[in-house]
Amino acid sequence: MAAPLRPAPPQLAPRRPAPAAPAGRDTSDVLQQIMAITDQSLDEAQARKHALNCHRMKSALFSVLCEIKGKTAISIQDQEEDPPDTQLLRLDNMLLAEGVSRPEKRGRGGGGGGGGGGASAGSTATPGGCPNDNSIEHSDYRAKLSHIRQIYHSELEKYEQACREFTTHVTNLLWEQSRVRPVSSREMEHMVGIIHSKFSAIQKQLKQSTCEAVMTLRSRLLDARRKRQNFSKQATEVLNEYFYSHLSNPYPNEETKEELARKGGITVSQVSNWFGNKRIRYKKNTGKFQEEATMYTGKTSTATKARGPGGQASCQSTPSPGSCGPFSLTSGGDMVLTLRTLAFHQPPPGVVCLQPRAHNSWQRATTPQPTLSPAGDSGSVTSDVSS
DNA sequence: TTCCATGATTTGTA
DNA sequence: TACAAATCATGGAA
Repeated sequence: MAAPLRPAPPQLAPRRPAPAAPAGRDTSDVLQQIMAITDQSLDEAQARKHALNCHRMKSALFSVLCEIKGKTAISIQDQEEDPPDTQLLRLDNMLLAEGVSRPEKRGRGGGGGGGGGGASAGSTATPGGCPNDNSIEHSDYRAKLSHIRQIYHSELEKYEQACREFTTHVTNLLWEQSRVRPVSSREMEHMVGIIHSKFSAIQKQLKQSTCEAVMTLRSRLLDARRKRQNFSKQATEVLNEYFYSHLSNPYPNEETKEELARKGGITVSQVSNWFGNKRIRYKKNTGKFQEEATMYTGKTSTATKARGPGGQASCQSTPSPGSCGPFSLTSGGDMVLTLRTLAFHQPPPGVVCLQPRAHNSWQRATTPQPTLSPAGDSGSVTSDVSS
C-alpha cells in the first residue's frame, strides 16, 4: 500500500523524439529510467520530470496506473468495514451519564460562584447516590468533576483541531500529487479515514482516562460519604435544646435549621437528618430519652431565667409561629418548662410522659400550625402533659 | 470483638 | 418535597 505515496514518477529521456522507435523498446526505456531515478540529483530529476510530462507515452501510462489504482481503491474500501466500537460506545454513554460529555449545568443556588461548587440549601440526593448539595464533599466533588470536564473538553477540542488540520494537510498533498500520479477520490477518502481512525484512537484513550478519573473521584466521594463522624458536643447540645424545648412540634423550619446548623457547625441537611432520626428514635423509645429531656429542658429553663424576660437562646431566630418553644416566650416559657418538668415526674400509669402528640405521632408539620401562637404553645405543651 | 449509639441513606407516602 | 420508617455503616466504649 505504500506505492500511492511514493514520490512523483520520474522522467524519461526525451532527448530523442523517437517517433520511429518500436513501442516495446520505448517502454523498456522508460522503465530503465524509472529504475535509475534514485541515482539522479534533484535538479536532474526535476528536469526529467518535466520531460516526462511532455512524453507522448505519459497519458497512456497514466491511464493504466489510474485503472490499477481504481482496483486497489476498491480492495481498500472492502477492508474498511469496521464493526462498531462497543467500548467506545460504552465510554460515550458513561461520560454522558456522568455529565462530562454534556455542557456543564449551572448550580441552582446562586450562579455557581464557588468554582463550580454552587452548593445550594436544598436537600436532594442524586439518583446515583450522591450526597446532598449541602455536603462539603459534594461541592468538592462537583468542583473536581467540573475540572475534569474542562480538561476533557479542552483536550477533545485540541485533538479535533489537530485532526482537521492534519486531514487538510494530507488532502492538499494528495491533490498536489494527483497532478503527477493517479490519486483517486477513494484513495483520498481512505487516507482521511486512516487519519480519523488514528485520532479517534487517541480520543478513545482520552475518554478512557476521563472515565477512570471520574470513577476514582466518585469512589473517593462514596468512601468519604460513608465515614460517619459524631457531631461535636456543641452541635448535639444545640440540637437537643431545640428539640426538647419544641417537643410539641419538633419541626424546625428552614430558617431555624440554618440557624441551628450555623450554631452547631454542621450543615442544614445534617440538621434535617438529625431531627428525622431524633423524632423517630424519641417516639420509639420515649422512656429512654426522659433523662435527656429533663436535662435539656432544665438547661433551657435556667437559660431562659438567666436571660430574663425577652431573653432568647437557640430559638431566637425562630420565626415559626408553630414552633415557639420557651425561647420565644417571656414569662409563659418558664411555665411551659415547669409543666414539662412536672410531667416527667408524673407519668400516668402505663403512659410515658411527653409522648408525641396524640400518642401516635407528631402531626405532619411541614408547615407550622397556624393555631399555635406563643400562648398556644403553652397550650400545646399542656396538652402534651395532659396526654 | 461485641454491642450500642448515632449519622447517613434509601424507600415509600401524603 | 418533607417526612416517617427501615436500614446501613461507622465510632467508641466495655
